Order: sequence, then structure tokens, then C-alpha cells
Amino acid sequence: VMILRSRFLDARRKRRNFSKQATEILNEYFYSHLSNPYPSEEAKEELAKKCSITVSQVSNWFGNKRIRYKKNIGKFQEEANLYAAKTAVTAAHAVAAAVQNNQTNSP
Amino acid sequence: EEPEPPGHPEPGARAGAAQTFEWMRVKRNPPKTGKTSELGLLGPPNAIRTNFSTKQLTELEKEFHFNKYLTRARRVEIAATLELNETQVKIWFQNRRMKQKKREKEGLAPAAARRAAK
DNA sequence: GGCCTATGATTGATCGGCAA
DNA sequence: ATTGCCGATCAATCATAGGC
Repeated sequence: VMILRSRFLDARRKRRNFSKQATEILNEYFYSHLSNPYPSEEAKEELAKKCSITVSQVSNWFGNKRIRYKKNIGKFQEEANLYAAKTAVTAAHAVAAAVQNNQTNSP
Repeated sequence: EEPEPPGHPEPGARAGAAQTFEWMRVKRNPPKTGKTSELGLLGPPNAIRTNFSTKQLTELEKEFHFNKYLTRARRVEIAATLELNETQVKIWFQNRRMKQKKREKEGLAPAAARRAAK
């Protein structure tokens, strides 16, 4: 049994969870793109840099997230609302800033 | 950077509740690798993920080091030896090449990461 | 320590696109 | 028209981390 499992040192064994902060960034992206949570290669690189993880890890994260999310949407409802509200506030600020900027320099 | 036309507000969707987008409905067709060799031709075609034995993986790995790409002849030979169909051998090599590429990439990333380390 | 859920990684196989 | 490869993804599973 052990022999079968000792598949030449599966990297899986020394797994470490991502930082709380990294998970925050990934979730923010995921829920703010819930209609199409498929980051481009460039977006993955950017996320990887912000999260201090590799692009492959970003891909793994999204792959797992998508599958697990659709497997049980209900279980993620709370989390979804949490991030939806968070991004909504961010968007509101952005709009407010835009309006402000618009009034300042009106052609 | 924000295509949202095909919005599908499910009939039962409520305010605050997330919609069910297309990607959530995607279903993959079951594997057809099972082959109908074992059973004459009745019963559900094996639609299960194959678990390669250590022996098979060892042989495939050995062959991969010899050649990253297979010729038709070699593929037939290996498939017969390992009791796998040609498609499985073909796919294994395809996945193995991708894995190799991924490792090379990850192997060089750290070097550049240190330089660009913030 | 045992047990259960959460989560990152691995991998056989599929999907769409492209080339020979 | 058929077939292989690539790149991305899926889906099931593995093995550990974390919580009780």
C-alpha cells in the first residue's frame, strides 16, 4: 500500500494552503467574473504576482473552484454574496470617482 | 472585457442570488476508452477513468525518455505490451509532453521571480 | 488520537482549434 | 475527410491541512 502511494514523492504531500490574502484576491476575481470565471493567461500572471504563487497554482485554484462551485452552488452562496457586496462597494467608489472626474473636466 | 449579453436570469433567480451561467452547466461526455473488448457488445461501455498500473506507467515513462513522440508502429507495440488501446497510449504521451513543458516552465520561473521579487 | 470537511495537486480523458 | 498535437479544462481522486 505504502509502496503504491509513494509515487516518487508526490508534490501533493507537502501542500500548504495559500495565504488568507491570496485567497481573498482569487475569490474577488472569481466572484466578480462569475459569468465567465476563466482568466486569460495574462490575467493569471497578474493574479499569480499579486498572490505570490505560480501561474499553475492560479490555474489549479480556478479549476478546483469552478468544479466545486458548480457541484454545490448552494454551499457557496454565502461566500458569493460576501464578495458580491465587496466588489459592489468597490464599483460604487469607482463610479463616484468617475462622476467627480466628469464634473471637474467637462468638455 | 466584460461580455455579459447572454445573461440568463433563471426563472427562479432572486435578487442577491447568483445566476446559473453556462459554464456551470458544462458536462463532459463520459470516457469512451473502455473499449468493448471484454464484453461482446452489451452493457454500458466502460465509461470510467482508467487507472494505470505502476508497471504500465514505468514502461510508458521509460519509452518517453527514449522518444517524446511515438510512431504509429511503436504505439501499436506498446499498446499491445501494456494491454492498453492505442488511444490511451497516444493520450498518455500527449499529457506527458504537456507535463514536461509545464515543469520546464516552472523550473525557470523561480529564477526570474527572484529578480522581479518585490 | 480519531474523524470530517476544506483545499491544493495530479492525471486520464474531453473539447475546440489548427496543421499535415 | 481523417488524424495527431496543443492548450485549456474537466472530473475524479489523492494526500494533507485545519477544525472539533
